[in-house]
Amino acid sequence: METQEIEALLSRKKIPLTSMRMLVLKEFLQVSTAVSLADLEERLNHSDRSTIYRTLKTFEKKGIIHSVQENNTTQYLLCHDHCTEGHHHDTHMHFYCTQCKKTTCLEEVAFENLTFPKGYKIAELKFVAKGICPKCQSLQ
Amino acid sequence: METQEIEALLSRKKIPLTSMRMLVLKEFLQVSTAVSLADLEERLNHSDRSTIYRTLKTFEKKGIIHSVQENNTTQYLLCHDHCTEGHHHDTHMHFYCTQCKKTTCLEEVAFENLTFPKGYKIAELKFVAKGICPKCQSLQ
DNA sequence: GTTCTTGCAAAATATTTGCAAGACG
DNA sequence: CGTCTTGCAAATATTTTGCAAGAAC
Repeated sequence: METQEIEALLSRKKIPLTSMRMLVLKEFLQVSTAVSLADLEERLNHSDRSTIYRTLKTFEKKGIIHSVQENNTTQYLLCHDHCTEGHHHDTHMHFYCTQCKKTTCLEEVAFENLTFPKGYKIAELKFVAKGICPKCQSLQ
Repeated sequence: METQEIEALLSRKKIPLTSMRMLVLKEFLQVSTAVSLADLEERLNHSDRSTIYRTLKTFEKKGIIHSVQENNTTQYLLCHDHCTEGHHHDTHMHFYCTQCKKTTCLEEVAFENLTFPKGYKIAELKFVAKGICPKCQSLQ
C-alpha cells in the first residue's frame, strides 16, 4: 500500500498523522495474521513498546483494528468492515491454531442477526475457534 | 450441592479426589458468573494460588470447566454440556459486561452446525459478546 | 516405594502508567 | 504557549514453573 493510502486511512479515521502510526499501520497492511504487541515490537525493529501499545489502543478505539484474546495475549487484526469509533462490526469468526499459534480472520464464517435476550446492550462480538489450521494439518 | 454429588462429578470425570479439588468445584457450583484465578484465590480464603491454578488446568482439560479470555484475564466457567477430555462442547455465547466486569454464560444464544472452510480442524469455540448487562443497564 | 498433589517461592510473560522531553499547530 | 505524542523506566497484573515436603495408593 502506498504511503498516501495509509495517510488517507488515518485521516479518514480522524487520527492525527505521526510516523509511528504510519509504521504500525503499514505493518498491519503487510501481515496476514493477527499480531500481538510483542510481535509488533519485534517487527518494528524494537521500537518503543509503550508507544506501540498506545498506538494500538488508539487504532482499536478509532475502528482501524480489532482484537481477540487467545493464549494469554491480545492479538490485533485490521478491521475489514467499516468500523468507527464506538462501533465495531467485526462479527466474523477468528481462528487460533494451537500448533502454529497464529490467529487469523475467517470471514467466511460470519454471523448475522444474532438475537440476544432482552436487556443486553451489545457493543462488540469476539468469536474465536481453536484448532489446527489447514497448513499445520497438512504437515502432520 | 451435596458433597456426595461433588465427589460423583469428579469421579465421573476421572479426576482423583482431593480436598482442594472439592473446594474449587464447590465454589464453581455456587457462583453464577465466571471466575478468574484471582477471584478463586480470594474466595477460597487465600489458598495457594498455584494449587488452584493447577486445579483449574486439570478441570479444564477434563471437561469440567471451560474458559474465555476477556479484559486480560482468563475467566473460568462450569461446563453445562457433556464435555469430556479433549472434547469441549461449549458452543454457546458468553457475555462480558464492561461495567460490572462480570462474564456469564448466555446459553440462549447457541450455535449449531457452524460450517468452516475445508481443512480446519476445530477443537473448541469461544464466543464472547461485550456490552452492558441488563442489571447495569437498569442502574443507569 | 512410587506416583500424584500441595505449598512456597520465584520466574516468566503481558499490560499499563508516570513523567519529562520533544513535536506540532 | 498549549496540546498531543514519544521514549524511557518502572509498576502492575497474570500466568507458569521448580522443587521439596507431604499425601495417597
